[in-house]
Amino acid sequence: MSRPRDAAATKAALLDAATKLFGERGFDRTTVRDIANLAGVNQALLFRYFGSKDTLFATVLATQSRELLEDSPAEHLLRNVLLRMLEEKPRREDHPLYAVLRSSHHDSSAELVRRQLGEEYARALASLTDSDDAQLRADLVLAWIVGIGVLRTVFGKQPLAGADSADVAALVTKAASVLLEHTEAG
Amino acid sequence: MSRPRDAAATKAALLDAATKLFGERGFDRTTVRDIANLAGVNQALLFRYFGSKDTLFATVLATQSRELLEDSPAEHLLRNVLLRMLEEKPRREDHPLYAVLRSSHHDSSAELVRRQLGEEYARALASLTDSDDAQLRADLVLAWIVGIGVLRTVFGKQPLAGADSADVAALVTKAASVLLEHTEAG
DNA sequence: GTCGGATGTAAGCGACTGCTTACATGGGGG
DNA sequence: CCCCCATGTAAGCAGTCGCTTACATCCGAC
Repeated sequence: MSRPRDAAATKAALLDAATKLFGERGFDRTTVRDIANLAGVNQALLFRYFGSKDTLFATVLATQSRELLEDSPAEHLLRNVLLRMLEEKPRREDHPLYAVLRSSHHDSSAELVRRQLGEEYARALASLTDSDDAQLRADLVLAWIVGIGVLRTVFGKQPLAGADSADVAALVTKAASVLLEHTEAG
Repeated sequence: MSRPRDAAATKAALLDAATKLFGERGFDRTTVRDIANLAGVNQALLFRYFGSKDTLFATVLATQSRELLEDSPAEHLLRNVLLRMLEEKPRREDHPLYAVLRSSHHDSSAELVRRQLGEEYARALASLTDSDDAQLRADLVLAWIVGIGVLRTVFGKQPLAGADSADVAALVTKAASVLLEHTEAG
């Protein structure tokens, strides 16, 4: 009755379950038993295939950030990231920032992955302006995106959490354009 | 040799220690034994004076948010909050948002305190504009402040984390003024 | 002085955590 | 066919968690 033995499928099921739970609850409040139960496998397999909970978390972040960044050219990144943050029913497990935001996870390689993610976002955003403090301006825009995600999901702050995506995107892009505009008119 | 018995002082020492550790590590990664050790008292006293770790956390948040808001009139709130976020050596324990950001703490009364804190910030910010979507605009400004705090402390994102306070404040207030300006010129 | 409640302490309980180990089982290659 | 290793499972270990309990000790009221 049970599905045939398939290591790759089991590993994928564990990764999917971990992605969902880390995004919803953060690292600390997600247990390896929860992940294994959601994946429908024995929790010992988690350690066979990923080695440790830390490694699994790092793998989740790496996988998500790769998926998000691989098809977002710089000029569309702000829009893409913002829109995904603003989806009506935000699927928390789909956005790597959610797992990061819910996990104050200092040690282990997760810290490196987390920073790298921020670096990639910011580098892409910085290319949108030619100001000499482009990096700082990009960081501020990134900070805004992150903050909006926090208020919408962690805080559930109204009216922002329930606001229309287009309205929010319009306000943000309008204000952010002050930071990202080119210093000399084209 | 030990200080005289003083329940009020003991309680205050526990609250101070909890404020510091919750702000640095978040709720989950702070243990009651850590708090008691830092306060220099037996950990059983934490439960005598605060009942539970949850209650202590809620008390920390309530105390901090009261202190922050009580002497910040609306027109100075953005500046005050932003400047405190941008202090050179950010004393994480001093800003209630740090404890909140590091604690994905869903249940218990902490959720209520967290929302109330957001409500107070946003209400004050909303009074700065007369636009009909003032609340939404205020939420976006609040989101920005939160996001800057996250990038500076949780991520440690450079160059934002090491940027000059005045530079950051100038950029943010300039861009935020687009959102908070009055709809008809004075 | 002494008595009693307020204050502080040591020890441990039961639950849960990440992780390991010893063992069952199934399916493809000889 | 059968054997063997990849795959899956059950049980449990050692440590930590929040919290409780039983017991010392101090100090002010009388």
